[in-house]
Order: sequence, then structure tokens, then C-alpha cells
Amino acid sequence: MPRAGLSHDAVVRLALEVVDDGGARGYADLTLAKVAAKAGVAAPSLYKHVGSLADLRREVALIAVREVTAAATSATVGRAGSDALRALATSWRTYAHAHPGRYGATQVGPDPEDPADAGLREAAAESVQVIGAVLHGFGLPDERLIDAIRAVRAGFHGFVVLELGGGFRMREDVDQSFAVLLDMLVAGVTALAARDTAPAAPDTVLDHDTAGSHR
Amino acid sequence: MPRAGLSHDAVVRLALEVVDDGGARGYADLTLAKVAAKAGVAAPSLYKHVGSLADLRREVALIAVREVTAAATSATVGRAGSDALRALATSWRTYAHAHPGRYGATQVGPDPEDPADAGLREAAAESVQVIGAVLHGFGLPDERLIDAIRAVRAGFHGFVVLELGGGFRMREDVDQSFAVLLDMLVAGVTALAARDTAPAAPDTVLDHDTAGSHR
DNA sequence: GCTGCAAAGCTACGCCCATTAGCCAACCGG
DNA sequence: CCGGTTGGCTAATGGGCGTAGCTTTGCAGC
Repeated sequence: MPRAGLSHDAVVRLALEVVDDGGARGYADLTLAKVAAKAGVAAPSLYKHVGSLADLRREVALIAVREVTAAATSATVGRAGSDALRALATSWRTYAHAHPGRYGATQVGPDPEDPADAGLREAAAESVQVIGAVLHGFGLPDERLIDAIRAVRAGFHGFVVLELGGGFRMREDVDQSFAVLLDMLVAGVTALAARDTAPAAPDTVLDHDTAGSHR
Repeated sequence: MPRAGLSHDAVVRLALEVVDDGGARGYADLTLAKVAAKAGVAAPSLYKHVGSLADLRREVALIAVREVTAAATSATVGRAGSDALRALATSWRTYAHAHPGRYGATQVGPDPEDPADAGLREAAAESVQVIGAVLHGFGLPDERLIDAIRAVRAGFHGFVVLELGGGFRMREDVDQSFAVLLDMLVAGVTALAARDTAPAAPDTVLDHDTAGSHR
């Protein structure tokens, strides 16, 4: 009865393979049975190395979030302003294309209550901080920074989710569409900074009173 | 042995209740067992009214997509331009807030191959057409309309997905953030129309050559 | 009112998955 | 070489989907 020589890390590595092999649905379809099959081991044996399927998923998600953050960080180092924002956007989407399954793992929000999700919460916060750092360079007032971060995240994430999910069915150039979205975000953040820095500017694109829509 | 008096429509209705009861994860957690429990019936009995769990999910998704489309349509009737786009955005997000579980059902892209998904594909196309109709009013050239639609969809969907998934953890006003995103999209679409309608305009916000980023 | 049949339940079963319990063999430190 | 830890295993439970086949209800038509 030879041993498979597994370990915690080896199991996680195999889980990542399963996720990567499964395309955009790889994470959703991650199963202990598949990992065990890849390891050449009976499914219950995995419990010697991993607490549960939920634990394994958490760990995969953590890695994915950290990878996105790392890609975003290294893409924006040494850049500022719209240059940085464009590099950030590209790295974000490029990661999703290269690892659609792993990107799917970043879509599950960590449970704000569950202590087991603490690491994931922190990792997610770090990825948001990278966006925040980039946007900080636009000179936004503090109260607008959070809005800009959310708009950018929504744009990036929404586009990638729709793209990976097959939501863009026309054959038209998707890269071009992303470039247009990115232009909107760059212009939007720039205008947002200009508006609140110089509130009297007459020809600001964003001269609309957003405060009126508060609940 | 009294009869429960089920029917196809009754089962779908109960499935919608299960989805609605389950919060944002209601659709993902939809199960025949839960529907059967709500109906007061053994699970296999449901097969007299429904082909499979996949069929039931499809039907729920179809209803959800049509409801979003209907909300968007009625919100934009009689409006045009940025007024229409703002109303569209509000109706989209309002639907997601009112029916988070059902909104989750709209996130699964229909399989482009599967003939069973044909109705869902058509319904999804209709919802995109509503956005297209609204954006058409901005006078975009045809080649840009698809890009604008995608940007708007990405913004709406991304924001709502992040919001429902608990992705916005700061307590800052989320309505305000959505208003800012909406401003960016309105300004972005306006500028996109201005850019390609009058290419020589000097002060256009979007004077960047997006064609340079084609793959 | 009776008869008969289709429809709508049911139970029993098979399969897949996660997880627990308990066994046994392999490796490693002394 | 010996013993304990550790990493496999099988068996079994529970839950979910789905199929097969039985039973009973309730209605249509006489």
C-alpha cells in the first residue's frame, strides 16, 4: 500500500489545478472527489490534510485574491494617474483571462461574521487598497475616494464577470469595449477630482448634484 | 392520501419563494428538496410538474430576467438621454435590492449551445436591447453603441454584484457611490458620442485613441 | 351512480458527494 | 529493531438528484 505523499500544500495545489481545468466554472465546480481523483487517493484521505471542502475553497480563494492583488501591484508600481489606472485595469482583466477559474474564486464575498474568513477579508481589503492607492494620485477629496474606488471596482469586475460568463455575445471587439469603459473611468475619476477640488468650475462634465439622490 | 394540488406554475411559484427567502444566495441554494418541503410533498413528486432541477432553475432565471427588463422598460418609457439612463440605472439597482435572490438568477449566462437555453438567451438579448434603446438616444455612431452598452452593463452589474455580495464594507453611503458611478457613465457616454460625432472637438474629455489598444 | 383511466401522489432505489469513524500499514526517531 | 505518529484505507451516514413502478385520486362519459 504505497503512500501518495500528500501534504496540505500539495492538496491545495491540486485543488488549484482542478479549478484551472474547469474554466470559468472551475471554482464553482470544485469538489473534494475531483481533487482526490487527481491525487490518486480516496476522498476521505484528503481530510488528513484539509479540514473540509469549505476550508479548501477558502484557501483557493485566498490565493486567487492575493494573486490579483500582486498582479495589480506590480503593474502599477512606478506609474501614477491615468497611466496607473490603465495599467491596473489591464492587469486585472489579464489575470481573469489567464485564470478564469481562480477569478471566479474571488467573486465570493467573505462572510463578515465568520472568523475563518478573516484572512480572506484582509486579502480583499488589500486588493481594494491597491485601487485606492492608484486613485489617490488623482487628488480626490477623501469623501470622494471611496466612491471612485467603488466605481472602478464595479467597472472592472462587472466587465470581467460579463465577459467570462459569456455575456458579450456579439463578435465585436471586446478589447475595444474595455478600452472605452476604461476611458470613461479615467475621465470620470479625473472629472470627479476636478469638480470637488474646484467646485466653481463652470464647464465640469459632472456638474450634477449627486447629493440629491441620498436615501 | 390527499392531493397537494400542484401544477407546473405552482411549483415555479414555490421555487421563486425559496429563491426570495434565501437572500442573495437564494438562487444558488435553490434545491428541489426545499421546494418539495414548501409544497408539503415528497421530492420525487415534483417531477410530475417539472423536468429537472435545471429546468426549474432555467424557468426562475427566465422570470427574473424578464422582470428586470420590464422594470427597466417601464422606468425609461417617455424619457430620453441622460434622464433615461439615470432612470434605467435606478430601476436596475432597485430591482436587485427588492429581489436579491432573483437578481442572482440573472447572473448565470445562458449556454450559447444548449437549445433549452434559447428562451433565456432571447430574454437576455431583450434586456440588452432596452439599454441599447436608451443609449441610442445619445446619438452614438453604430460602432460605439456596442461599446457603450457593454460599459453600462458592466457598471450596473458590477456595482450591484459587489453590493449584494457584501463587497462594500465601509459604511459610507452606497447610494452616493452609485450616483457617482452613474455620473461617470452618463458623462462617458455623452463624451463618447461627442468624440466620434465631432472628431475635431478640442476639449473632449475622451481624446485618447482607444484604437491603439486593439489586440 | 358506476366504471375506467389519466394524473398526481407515494416508496424504494441508485448514484454522487461530503463527512465521520475506526482500522492498518508505512515511515521515522530513538 | 521497535514503537508511535501519520497517512492512507474501507465502511457507513446523510443529503441531494433522478428513475421506476405502485397506488390512489378524481374526473369523463356512460
